[in-house]
Amino acid sequence: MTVLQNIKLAVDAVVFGYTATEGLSLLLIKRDASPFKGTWALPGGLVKDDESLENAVERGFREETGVTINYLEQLYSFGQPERDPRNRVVSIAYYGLVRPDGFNLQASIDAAWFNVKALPALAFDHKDIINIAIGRLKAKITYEPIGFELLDRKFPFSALEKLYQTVLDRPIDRRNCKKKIMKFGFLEETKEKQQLKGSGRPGFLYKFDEKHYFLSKEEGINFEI
Amino acid sequence: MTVLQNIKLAVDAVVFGYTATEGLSLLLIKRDASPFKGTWALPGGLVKDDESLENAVERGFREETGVTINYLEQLYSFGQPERDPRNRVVSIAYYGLVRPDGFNLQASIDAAWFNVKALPALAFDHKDIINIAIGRLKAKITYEPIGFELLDRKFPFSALEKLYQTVLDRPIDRRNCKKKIMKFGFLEETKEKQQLKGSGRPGFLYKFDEKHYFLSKEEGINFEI
DNA sequence: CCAAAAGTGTTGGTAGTACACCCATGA
DNA sequence: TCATGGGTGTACTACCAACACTTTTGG
Repeated sequence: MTVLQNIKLAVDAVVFGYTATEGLSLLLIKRDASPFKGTWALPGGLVKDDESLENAVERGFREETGVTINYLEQLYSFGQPERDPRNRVVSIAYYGLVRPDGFNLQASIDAAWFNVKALPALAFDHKDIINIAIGRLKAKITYEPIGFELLDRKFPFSALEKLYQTVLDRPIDRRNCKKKIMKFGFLEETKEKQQLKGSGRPGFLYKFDEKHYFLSKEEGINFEI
Repeated sequence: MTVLQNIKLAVDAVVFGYTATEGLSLLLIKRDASPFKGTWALPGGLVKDDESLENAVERGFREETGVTINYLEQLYSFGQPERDPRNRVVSIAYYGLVRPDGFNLQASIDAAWFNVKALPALAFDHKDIINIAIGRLKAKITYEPIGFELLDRKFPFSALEKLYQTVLDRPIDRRNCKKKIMKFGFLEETKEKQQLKGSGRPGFLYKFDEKHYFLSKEEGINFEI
């Protein structure tokens, strides 16, 4: 029962970054080949015969952008027959998070960060993929502490608040937010204070205590904001 | 930039059924070819060049089991290079639900329903796929009313209670459950009464009002039990 | 001393949970 | 009349949402 099959398998990476000044952003590349030559697109590429899907995503992303992904998770697979105008290409999309230091791009690479509210025209069905990724990020950040993967290892509490407000796109009460998050116990206050940039009282820096988190995770936490 | 790629693309279907007597069950087929000849496995098959992924699942499932799927949703994609001992096969897994009438199988087909708590040995990584599917079903049934897709179109309320208890694997308070579900308003009480099978007071039959549901869905419902 | 951001507690409302008795039917 | 399953209301609790003033720093 040999079946002839002529389908190519690709991966795409929807990678989010966040800084207080830039907001929630996506890293895109400019296509240098047709179709959609010159159009912005998600980084990715074909899967090699002997590499895992995760490896394919990480490799493709690194090759095309020079940036290393910090958190990676499978998003969804896209397989409509017409999604690539030339061949049948099924793409397994992943979404990833990088810390703010990933925002510095090598000048030689044709990649750029775009705020999620100001995305350019996109190749293929990449706009759909991105919309699904944004929805997933919004949903996931409310029940698992993945937000920390978008911040520096140490951060003032206000950065976390702003991140949540940006991702969820609504205001959040500062006091309730802190109460709720501190109750889980996996956020540790360091003795260091924030470096001032402008006026205002400097806050303490916090860090995410991964070990503590994995312990409390077993019992199933409710992280809703 | 022609890249030689030798990866086959398959789909697998984790299809759940439920009856009060059989409990939550999965439809499996017995493999008639090597590898794993004679072992139970998930229905599925290779994707054809010009069909969508969903079509491939539905077609493969129908061919192998004779049963029509009632609700279908993509689950996850499995791509470890060693998951098939012969070739590289990436499989996009779906999970589906069928109503109780799907439990009647044609005698000529080598398929059978197995209670999820008493599964046989399985081919490939299908056990992993099933575990993920069960987790997804448990999670999803608490925030979207997919449970109705596992029951007859009209059912006594107790059937819904029992379904939730079976899927979630814990006892549920009858009164609170009814209060909560009725509050959403998309469950309609018919004037008919349950046909008795044994003693006890017969209950009214209910049906799921899809239109009403899609209206209330917009505002985002919380369906937690 | 003024502007900017950080830190912190209390109260009221609501939604969820726990809980037990009566009713309709078949045998 | 007994056994089986169906139907229903109340009271308590715990969590969430709303809300404002004081403190620290830089200019």
